[in-house]
Amino acid sequence: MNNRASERRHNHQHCIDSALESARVLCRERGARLTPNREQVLRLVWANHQPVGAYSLLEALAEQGKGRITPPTVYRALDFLLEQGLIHRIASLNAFIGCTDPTHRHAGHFLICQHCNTAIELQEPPISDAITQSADAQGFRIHQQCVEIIGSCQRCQEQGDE
Amino acid sequence: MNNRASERRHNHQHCIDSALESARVLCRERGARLTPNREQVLRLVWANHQPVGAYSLLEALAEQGKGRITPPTVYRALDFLLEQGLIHRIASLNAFIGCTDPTHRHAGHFLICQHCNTAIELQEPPISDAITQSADAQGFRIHQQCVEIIGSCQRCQEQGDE
DNA sequence: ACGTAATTGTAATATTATAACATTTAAATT
DNA sequence: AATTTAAATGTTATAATATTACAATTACGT
Repeated sequence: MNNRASERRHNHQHCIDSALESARVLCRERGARLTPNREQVLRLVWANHQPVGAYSLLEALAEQGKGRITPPTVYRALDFLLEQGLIHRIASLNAFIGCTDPTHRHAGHFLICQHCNTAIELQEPPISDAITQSADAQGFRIHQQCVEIIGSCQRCQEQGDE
Repeated sequence: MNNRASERRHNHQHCIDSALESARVLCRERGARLTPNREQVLRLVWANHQPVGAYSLLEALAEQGKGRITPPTVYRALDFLLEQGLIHRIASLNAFIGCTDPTHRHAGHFLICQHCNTAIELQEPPISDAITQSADAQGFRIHQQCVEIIGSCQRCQEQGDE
């Protein structure tokens, strides 16, 4: 799936605008500084619904005439955004994606299509509950969760891309 | 938790022996070649119940007088073991761990203690079911799962290491 | 024994991420 | 407004993880 196909199904500019507005409000409330760099990285992460790697972001920043960008610039912005819960890290892809609901901290659970790379964030109580119960049974205290389900999304299956 | 502590709670040599025996049987049945290199890497992965990185394995191999080992040697063995379902990859740690039940293919679900690094493989139908249902609801076909729950194991909590 | 495919060796390099220290900018205080 | 302080950014180098490409060797089926 390319970006245009994605555009046909939803107004993605709305996703971007609303994510940025949310971020501004949350950071203001928290006294966290959403600097231009950080906001720009967040905007780029939200450029589509596919996880994006740090070095892709670096290239994108460089193309936008930000001069000579180096890895720490990107990683620091990503670290901030992760801390604020504005993005999630997809460990299995070494990539990052915007969080669809940053107002409350939560585990990131994702369905990731291996064909179009689209990642859908799940907010499914049954999954969380099953994990919590299983951890509780072992006396295990959860600090963080990484749930990444890789496969074929419906659209790619229908298109025979799977 | 160090290895000796681990030893006090179970006979780990048994874990190793039984994992290797399983692997030999499975590979024989499948016509897959568990070569000395591959078997040695599997043995090293099973050295303890903590995920181990490729470069740690590389060092361990080198120490065992295997001469000059290079990354592809290790990664190829790991690829083979992954393909055969004899190990799992822990994406969030860039590390690998022995599979406790390689006889049938299954998703690797783990509780990983961030203090002692011990990873416990879960085989919990409720987790799998919740994920499957959630994926089904979206028409998503699952090919692979990465479920890594990071936190504090009971033992580390009791010891105040948490 | 021969031909083929699988495995391993070898060198180089790609990709992802962090460390360490200098400089600049913004915020808080006076 | 000037001063102090903390936060953020710039800069250089390097660490850690993983792959590519091609050559040599080994094992397998005929």
